[in-house]
Amino acid sequence: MPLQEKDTYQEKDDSSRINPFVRVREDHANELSEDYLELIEDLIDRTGEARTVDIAAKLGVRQATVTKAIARLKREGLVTAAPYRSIFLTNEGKKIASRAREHHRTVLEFLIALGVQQEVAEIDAEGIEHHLSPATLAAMQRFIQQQPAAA
Amino acid sequence: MPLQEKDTYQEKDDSSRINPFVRVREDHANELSEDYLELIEDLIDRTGEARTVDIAAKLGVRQATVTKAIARLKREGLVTAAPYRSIFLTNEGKKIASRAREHHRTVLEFLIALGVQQEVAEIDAEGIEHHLSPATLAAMQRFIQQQPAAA
DNA sequence: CGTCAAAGTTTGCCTAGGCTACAAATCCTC
DNA sequence: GAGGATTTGTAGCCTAGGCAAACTTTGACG
Repeated sequence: MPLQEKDTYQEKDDSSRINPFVRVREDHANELSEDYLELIEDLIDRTGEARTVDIAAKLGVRQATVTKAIARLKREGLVTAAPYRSIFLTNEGKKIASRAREHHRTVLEFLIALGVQQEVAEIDAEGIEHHLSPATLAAMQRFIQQQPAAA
Repeated sequence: MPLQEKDTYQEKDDSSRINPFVRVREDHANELSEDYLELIEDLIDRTGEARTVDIAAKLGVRQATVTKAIARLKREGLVTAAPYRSIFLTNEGKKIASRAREHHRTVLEFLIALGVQQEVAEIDAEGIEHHLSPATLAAMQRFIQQQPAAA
């Protein structure tokens, strides 16, 4: 299978569809954005607004880092924010945030159904939620459904 | 202890307990190393040696990128390599590689047992294998065991 | 041997995402 | 409404991990 044909045995063009490592790198590019958007939505829902200071505390980074990230999200059209004011999601941003949140919830419920402790599940869910194909998420949902409400 | 009574650093439960986002960032730092080591071990097992060109093809990056990464792994004491020669794992490197490989196998088997198609499972496994706590891996193994070993 | 393609390395550039230090704006409280 | 604390933003630095281009080494083979 591998390493028989000399040269590149993985084609460059569509390797993004085929090569798992390339896929992981692509996922990483979106991961941070999704985390920010999900968190912003969450803060707005729970406290009425999303502020730099709270985002920084939740993510465990400095405020300067958040400011920079928000600038990028603005550039990408995912949030709006006026200087010294709080942050809002655009429609596009809301779409991504909601999807991310749903994935997060699915993964968390799944891990708990699997028998993982709540605290651990929270942590692991954060790590893996950005790396799951629709097929795997569907399988997780099937599993949750089958489970008889905890035990 | 550079981070202390600085500004609002963390909110509720942690002081030193793990923030999921911080944890994910830490995982990312090791992720690449683990991928390299696992792959190097695999190449040695299957072809007798690990060469830059093959690593690059597998990872979907340029050889220059691999050379740079190998330099880092050398610095960290995880591989040995002489210029223009192939790459070997140190004992420390072997330990990490084997662990990574085992995690990979567990995740892959688990996803397949869950009902995810082989091809998709391969891709997703690569994405999530670096983000799983021992507890979750154990839960996955339990699940695999319980399965009627299909076929 | 000599040559030359393949493999490996070096160099220099780019972007992302951290950080600190400092400056500026906001807002609270009196 | 002024002053000081808090919050936000700016500037500059750092590291990692990509890339392309140019150079060097290796080794296959006529």
